[in-house]
Amino acid sequence: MAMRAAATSTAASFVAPRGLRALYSSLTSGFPFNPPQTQTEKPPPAEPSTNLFVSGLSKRTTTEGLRDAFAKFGEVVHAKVVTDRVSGFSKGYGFVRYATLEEAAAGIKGMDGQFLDGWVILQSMRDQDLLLHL
DNA sequence: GCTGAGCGG
Repeated sequence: MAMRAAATSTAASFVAPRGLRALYSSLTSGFPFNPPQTQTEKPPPAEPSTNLFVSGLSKRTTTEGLRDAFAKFGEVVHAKVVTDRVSGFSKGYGFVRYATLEEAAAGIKGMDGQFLDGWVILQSMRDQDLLLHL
């Protein structure tokens, strides 16, 4: 009879029916549609980056040309004209990464709207908003 | 490698 006693004691734990559990949680947390997102702190929704998206490039502009043009405003850590992997031709945009945010901001201010290989190059609004006011 | 908005590796 010791075995019977053990069996009954382990089976003693009981779970409430799903319907009751759902009702309980809706009573304790307000409603099934949990609204309470009490997050009053949201200072950096999008973090500024030293990496700039550069569009409007001439399809003849190369990674070197891009780096040269942007190097006047700071230390260019990484520059790349995006090319199609199969054809190898420029897609007309690229990326420039500076060492610091200050240089990145200077790079935007210095290069936005400037000509490079006959094309007016433009920075993304995202990057400008994030960098030009810091 | 023309094309002309877009966010690669």
